Amino acid sequence: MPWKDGCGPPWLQGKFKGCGYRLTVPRQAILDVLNSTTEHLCAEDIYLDVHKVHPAIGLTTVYRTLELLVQTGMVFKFDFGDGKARYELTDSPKGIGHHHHLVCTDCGRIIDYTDFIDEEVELLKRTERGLSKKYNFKITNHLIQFYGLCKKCQ
Amino acid sequence: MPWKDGCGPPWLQGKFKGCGYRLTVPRQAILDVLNSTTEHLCAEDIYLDVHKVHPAIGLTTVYRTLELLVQTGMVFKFDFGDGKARYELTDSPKGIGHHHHLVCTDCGRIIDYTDFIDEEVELLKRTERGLSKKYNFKITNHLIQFYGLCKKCQ
DNA sequence: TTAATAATGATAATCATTATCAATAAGGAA
DNA sequence: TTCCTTATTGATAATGATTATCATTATTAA
Repeated sequence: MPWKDGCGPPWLQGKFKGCGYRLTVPRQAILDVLNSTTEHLCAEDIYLDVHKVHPAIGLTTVYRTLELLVQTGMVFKFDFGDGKARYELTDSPKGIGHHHHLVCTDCGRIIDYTDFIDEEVELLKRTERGLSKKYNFKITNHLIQFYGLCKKCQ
Repeated sequence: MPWKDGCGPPWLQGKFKGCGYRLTVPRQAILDVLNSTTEHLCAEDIYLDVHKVHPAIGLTTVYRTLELLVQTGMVFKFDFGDGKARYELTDSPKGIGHHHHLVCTDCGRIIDYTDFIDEEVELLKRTERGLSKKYNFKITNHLIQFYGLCKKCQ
């Protein structure tokens, strides 16, 4: 884990404070949950996890915090088509945890993959540069997802 | 438009019938709406459009038909983060209408772009081939989306 | 025509997410 | 510290997109 449980990463204090936000216990707890899993958790999953340690923290706060984390770019919100959003810590495209998803359109299984990241980064660099210029659009993030049938569902 | 209004494309009859489905008036009407716009319509948008010509067609049928079209691969369901799904006719990766989206995380504006499709197709081909083999996953579709700030929101 | 099945539409139900609002906690200034 | 301002929180209710139900209608094949 890149930082100690319950503390958050060193840059976090700064990131929060720099924006006028406070790094509170609920927010730390939620970040800890996100940081200690490789699953694709929805808001309620996170709420339940947090609830084990901090029963006083409510679902509303989880939603609010997740929105904040998404806004500040610390968390990415995914839609896998099952009606509930999933949240994961953001990793920069060359970061160690950067990955994409294979989504089975039959059973909904999600497979993470980290292959082809280099080639992808190449394309993205070129694409982002071009699109930024052409459409005057400042790109901060991207989503790549493949859909199909997993082993079991073929 | 690739086919006459109210008729559907030639392959459609076959596609529907081959699966045991019927190409009914409501389904034709919904396909016509999707085929005659470049906007990113949600279910209710489509319902309202269809309703102008066929007031008897209900919202339920629109949802049901869209789900069917998504299942058969004729339509792609997008999530732009505003809480409602958007639907577009599918185009093959080299098809004339194939495009991706720039999503403004501030105002929600969507910009379609068709640039870099060739390079993208290259990467996708390689990626799909590799992933299919490695994870035994049969890829049928993909999603690429860029997030950032549009001209106005920067 | 008839029997079997697919499709439809009105309605009600579901369920993830948001809005409200009063209560609490945290930070800065004096 | 103590006061003041502002941010944060949690319970509750509200929202709103999507789905389930179910009786009715349309379509197909024999």
